[in-house]
Amino acid sequence: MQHRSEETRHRILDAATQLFSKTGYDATGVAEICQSAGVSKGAFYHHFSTKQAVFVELLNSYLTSIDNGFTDMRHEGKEVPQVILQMAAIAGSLFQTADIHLPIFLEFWTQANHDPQIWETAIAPYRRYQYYFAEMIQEGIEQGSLQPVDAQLAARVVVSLAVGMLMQSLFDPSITDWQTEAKRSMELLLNGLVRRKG
Amino acid sequence: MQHRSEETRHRILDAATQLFSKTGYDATGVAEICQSAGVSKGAFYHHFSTKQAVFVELLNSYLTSIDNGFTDMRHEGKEVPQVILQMAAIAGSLFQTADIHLPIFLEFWTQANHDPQIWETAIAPYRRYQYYFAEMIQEGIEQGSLQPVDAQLAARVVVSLAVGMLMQSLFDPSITDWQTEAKRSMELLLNGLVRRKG
DNA sequence: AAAATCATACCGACCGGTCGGTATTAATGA
DNA sequence: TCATTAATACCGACCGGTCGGTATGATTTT
Repeated sequence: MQHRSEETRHRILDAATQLFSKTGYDATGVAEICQSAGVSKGAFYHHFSTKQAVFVELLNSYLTSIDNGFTDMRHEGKEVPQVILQMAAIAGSLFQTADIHLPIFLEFWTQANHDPQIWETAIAPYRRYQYYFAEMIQEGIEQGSLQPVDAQLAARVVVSLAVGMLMQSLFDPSITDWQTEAKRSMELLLNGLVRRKG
Repeated sequence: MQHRSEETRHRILDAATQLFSKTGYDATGVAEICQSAGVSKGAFYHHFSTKQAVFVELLNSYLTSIDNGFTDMRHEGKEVPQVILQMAAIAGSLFQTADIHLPIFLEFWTQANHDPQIWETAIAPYRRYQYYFAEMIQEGIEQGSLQPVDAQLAARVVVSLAVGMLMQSLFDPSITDWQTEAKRSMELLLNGLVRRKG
């Protein structure tokens, strides 16, 4: 039956997520994954050709879930700063979505730095977002809602802030409401720190 | 002779830096390090008790080199925004310092997520910097050079931006002048993106 | 010579992946 | 409807090879 097969797949994927996040990709053995999933090694290699295949599948599923979060957003007729704020809130809410475990992103990036195939997969969406933000910021500049800054630079700053906050969420678990945190942080970036005269 | 011994140590440390950065900590074998360093395994284990000991020593040396970069800075009598800008420039210049290879920071953080001992070592300075920035920002607020924002939040944003830029330097090797990039990015954060009325 | 430094051979544990075989489910046909 | 066949899903012992670390002896320095 298909159901048993699919459940086995899920069990493997779930167990791999947990273990990769906690122990790391390299340090996690296939046998470990199988034991944690309550599945035999044969079943594992029936569903996945290699350990890396599991990793790549996890990576892709996370990336599409992020993409879905953004594409669901409606931003027609809004001012650019509002859109950016809303995107920050969405990104923040993605952080705390239960089925997303942040540490695994660290694994993704680390592995991307070692394996060219994973690099392409992991870095492509990052470029997309940066390009997307640059266009949006340029639009905001032309519409007069943003200062006439270097749009590329500003886009890099926005993405850097997002990535940095993701890392922060690993280092500092005390913050739990990431939706608010992301929004407030982005407000800070939009409004600036320096006090204006007058 | 001391000289031979010290040089062996250095060779091991250097080789380990290269390999950890390129191949990753787990994937790099001790034999590989020895071969790359032109040193035998016996020499390796004469100088270091374990592979992790090499890693920890590298981590500490990088952390102290960063600390030295900041403590060399003079900031008496300067306005807070200027100090922050200068610190950004210093951090940026650290990025491009030849003997610092960024990918190894990814290894540091990844390993920190797996090993409690490394976690303490790697995360402690991060807390220090955040605390330091919060104090500085609070001072700027009281002096009137900064807006009356949440100092803790602003400190997290500053650190997030720094960490995010470090990640960025891995993803996007096209930017080479990180000193300028860091300074311009921080200026953006200080001045804000939104256009002021009037 | 004594001590520090380095080289080589080696060990046991472990790991990713394979393989022959078994159980379970789906398809077929009368 | 129900046996029979085919296909899929699964099991777990096993293998070649690698890895971190050790034991022991040689060489160099003081």
